[in-house]
Amino acid sequence: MKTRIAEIVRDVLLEKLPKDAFCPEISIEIPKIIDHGDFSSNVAFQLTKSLKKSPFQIAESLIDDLKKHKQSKALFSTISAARNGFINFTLSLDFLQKNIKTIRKQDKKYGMSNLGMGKKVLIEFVSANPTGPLHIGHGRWAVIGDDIASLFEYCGFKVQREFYVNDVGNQINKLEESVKAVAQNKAIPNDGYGGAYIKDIAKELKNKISETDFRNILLNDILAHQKETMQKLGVSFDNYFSEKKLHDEEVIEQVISKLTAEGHTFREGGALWFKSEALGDDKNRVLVRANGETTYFAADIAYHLNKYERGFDVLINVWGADHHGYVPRLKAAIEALELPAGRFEVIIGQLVSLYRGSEPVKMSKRTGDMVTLEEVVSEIGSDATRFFLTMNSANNHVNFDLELAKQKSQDNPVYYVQYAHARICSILRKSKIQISKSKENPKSQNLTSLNHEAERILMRKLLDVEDEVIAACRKREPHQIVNYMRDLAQIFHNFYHKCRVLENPSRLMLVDATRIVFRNMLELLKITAPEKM
RNA sequence: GAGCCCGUAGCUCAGCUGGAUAGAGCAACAGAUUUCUAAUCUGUAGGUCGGAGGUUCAAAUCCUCUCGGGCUCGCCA
Repeated sequence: MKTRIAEIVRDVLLEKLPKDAFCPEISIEIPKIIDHGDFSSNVAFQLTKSLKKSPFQIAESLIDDLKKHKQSKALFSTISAARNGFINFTLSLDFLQKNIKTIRKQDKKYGMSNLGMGKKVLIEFVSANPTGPLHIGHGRWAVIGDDIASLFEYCGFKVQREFYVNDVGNQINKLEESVKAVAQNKAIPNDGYGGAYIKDIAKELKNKISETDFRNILLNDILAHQKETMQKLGVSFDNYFSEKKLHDEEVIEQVISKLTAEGHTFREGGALWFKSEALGDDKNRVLVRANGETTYFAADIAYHLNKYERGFDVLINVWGADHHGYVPRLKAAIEALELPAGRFEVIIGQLVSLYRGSEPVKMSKRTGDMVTLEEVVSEIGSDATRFFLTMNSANNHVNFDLELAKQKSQDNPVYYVQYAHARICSILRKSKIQISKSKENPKSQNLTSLNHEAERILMRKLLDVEDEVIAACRKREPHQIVNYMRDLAQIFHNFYHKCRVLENPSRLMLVDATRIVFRNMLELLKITAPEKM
């Protein structure tokens, strides 16, 4: 909707402005105050300098042409210039009423757009080490990554969800040694893994430790548990990418020789270094250790080269804040390989602290004293976990209160939204009037009676979905969808108290449209939309 | 010491690419149901947007400095 209005404004400006004048980027906003209309534009401010007139004069001079624009009649009841220079647009009731029909006609597709035009997006997230169970932090990356992927899908992109499996390296050696030691009742080696889960695994795989491919059996077992946990959260991946494969296929060596050939490496202390400092990193980084082994970083360069080679238009990584220092070196590598750096971005998610009420829950993998993601999901359920892990900006450190998430009370925001949906379903069940499905001729639906203030506010909010999804996708911020639903729920509940729905066909259709929007957005976030509560 | 993130109501947090009078939930207080789910709604109270400068028509938002908190700084992954 915003882009549609922006286009109208731009059409008028292009016609009206002198040819040599600079046409500013047009932004359409939603005014905070209801008297200022449904949308507003600040173009008049942006033009004061080039036109040498006051914002109000400019705004006024544009009004008539805006009103005359082809599309204006269908959309707006009024367009006016505020005294300070804002141009305010008010949607016509007729347009909002027609949109109810559109919602019901588009049904599951309402809220989707074709912003991406089929461009390919790869989003890599979680990528936990296969050395133990997932924790709540992984849960956050899983949910955020999955939601961002869904946002892209809603906006018309082709999306692949990928999980990178770090199935080689010291940690894996230590893991194997630790499990074997426990299974044979020996002491765990220094720096080994001593968590309670190691015992469980040792018990489970005890009679397989002598097999030659025990390491694979072990890794597959742990990965299977991780997958199972994510499955419970509704998260699944299109692809699990093995680090080991990069080693086996010698792609790492190839990347290293490529970097060396371009003069991006040097030798020192027996190791081969990458000149990342020259490309924005604060240090140079080792690619091949003195003992001849390649580093994790070297493999990661090969992995990202591989991502580019698979032809994606957008490459997104979701990482925990504890890895943020790693970003510059990877960007340096991408630049050194002369890959289009603009396609690559990293979303850093701040960490999660678990609480029970006001008591912090300790999380230490090494001592085994930790609450796993598995435990959290089975304790409070997938819906609450997803909702709580989605509802905050990824930039914010999150305190996750297990007690609150578990409560079936009004303190718990999950129920507020789900309840609105259930309430609508209840009304529709109870209604004796069968409202038509989309098959019926939409012209026969007369919605002109929807003119109550509460009805208008609700219709207006329903119109915003597409803009909200686009904005959330552009900013990679799924929590905006949660905010939208909380607002919508509030608006709906308010409407419900003011307007009786049963026996009123127009309102039944409005409520049905509201149901569709709730369901679509809950579905986007993979939270269930209950019909009864 | 350096880098990244955060600091907004008593608590948890929103605040869109700078925009009009600073927003919600919870907690507190006062109310609402003979009618569609009270897991709901309405109202009241609560703020020097950590602090100080600067940029401009306009700053919670951008820049500099500063204070406080989290994370990171390996030839680990």
